[in-house]
Amino acid sequence: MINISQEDYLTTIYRNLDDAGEIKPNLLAVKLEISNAAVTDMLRKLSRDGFVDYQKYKSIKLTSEGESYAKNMLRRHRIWEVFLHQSLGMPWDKVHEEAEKLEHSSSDELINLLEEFLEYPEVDPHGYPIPDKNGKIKKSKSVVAITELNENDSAKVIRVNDDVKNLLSYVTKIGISLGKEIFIKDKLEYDGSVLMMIDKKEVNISNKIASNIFVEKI
Amino acid sequence: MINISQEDYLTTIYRNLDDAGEIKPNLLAVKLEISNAAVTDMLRKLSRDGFVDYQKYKSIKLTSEGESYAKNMLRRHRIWEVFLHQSLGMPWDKVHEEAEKLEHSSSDELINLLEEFLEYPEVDPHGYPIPDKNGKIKKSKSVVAITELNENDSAKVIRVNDDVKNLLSYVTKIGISLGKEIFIKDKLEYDGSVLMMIDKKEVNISNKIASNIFVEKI
DNA sequence: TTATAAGTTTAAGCGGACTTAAATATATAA
DNA sequence: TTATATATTTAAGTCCGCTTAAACTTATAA
Repeated sequence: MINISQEDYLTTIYRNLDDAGEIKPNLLAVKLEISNAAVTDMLRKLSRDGFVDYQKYKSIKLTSEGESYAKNMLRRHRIWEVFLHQSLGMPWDKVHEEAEKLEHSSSDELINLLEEFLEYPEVDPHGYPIPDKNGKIKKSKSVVAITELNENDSAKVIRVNDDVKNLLSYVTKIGISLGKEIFIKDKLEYDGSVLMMIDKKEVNISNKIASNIFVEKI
Repeated sequence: MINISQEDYLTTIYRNLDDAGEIKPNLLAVKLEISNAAVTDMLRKLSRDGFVDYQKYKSIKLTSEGESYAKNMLRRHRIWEVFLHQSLGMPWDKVHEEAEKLEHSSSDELINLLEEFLEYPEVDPHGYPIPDKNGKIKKSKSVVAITELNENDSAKVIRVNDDVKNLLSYVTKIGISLGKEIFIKDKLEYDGSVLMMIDKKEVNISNKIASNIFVEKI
């Protein structure tokens, strides 16, 4: 039987897979804020139990079982987030933390009832799609990070990464929320930062932040 | 900082205090389904941290800090139960188990929001009162166990112990739910069992079960 | 009152998830 | 290509909540 710690490993792996569907142990250790040695340890167990493909000194992949498990955790997480935000009125920059605890403490039956209660929401409060019971994730509109936009582009905010510490509260401060329209005034070559208009105000955001906000071109 | 295991000790202590407000280590071990040795171990830690009064070979008491903590856990537990039953339609004999996990995974802020969402319920789905933010428990009607009733008494079911394994599903099977009226036909001296009418059907329940169903005389 | 049963504590040990330090492998840059 | 930096693994050890077995204390019943 899998435990909370292992569930955290699986979701963290899934959330941070690269384009090839892999992740290096060191990145995992950084994200989980534990030592590399602890990661090595746990990877052996997760591998033994069939959740990850792991070979010494190689990048890690999830097995299909591992991927299903991770997607189900994501499902739990996002459904809780919708409930906390939509039903209880908890601000969108607080729900992630709370959902991270709840996701480990709820049966699939509970999550299914909750999903029904919420009338089958399609996205969480940060714009991320909610996997269905079978792990299927509805293909969403084609979104790009703000960093991909060009001067004079207009776009609508569709998604903001909720897995980066303090990003949401910062982003809220500068006036960004889901659905908001932005207009790119300038991209600064030397540091990749972006100058844009939000609500008729000029705002400059760093490349790092821009890369975590996803929009749909208008 | 207190952890899940310690929270379980505190709530289990609180739930099983005797009339003198005490509990013996052995009963704790039985309820938690662990060894007496483990209990001794943990009691030293809880005592060191100021949650229980503990002296070797003596019964245990909660300190006021321990009692507050336990009551807050009870509050969390019961509010979750109301949500699960009332909002999600989960049967009353399933909510306890689910709430036992959730109670460890929710901040006070979440619980307060949930309480507001549920419009300040006074009792959980089994009839137990919900402590308020300050740990205050509203004095409820004077209830007695069915074992206290006499022949020819009529009574209304107010509360059923949810902390006894399988009791609720059994009780449901024989037609008992909150608010239901019962009539005592006979009390059998030799085993303390009770013969009563529920919905015009005759039902005999053991003394053990009768002692866990609480009613208000009519 | 004393023998016996029941409850409690102590001691030794285990598995899990972590740590640091050292050894080893891989990646990167001169 | 080789030196060096970085990533990974191994080894040894810690802490926590548990276990069993044995020692000891308290309760109960003859």
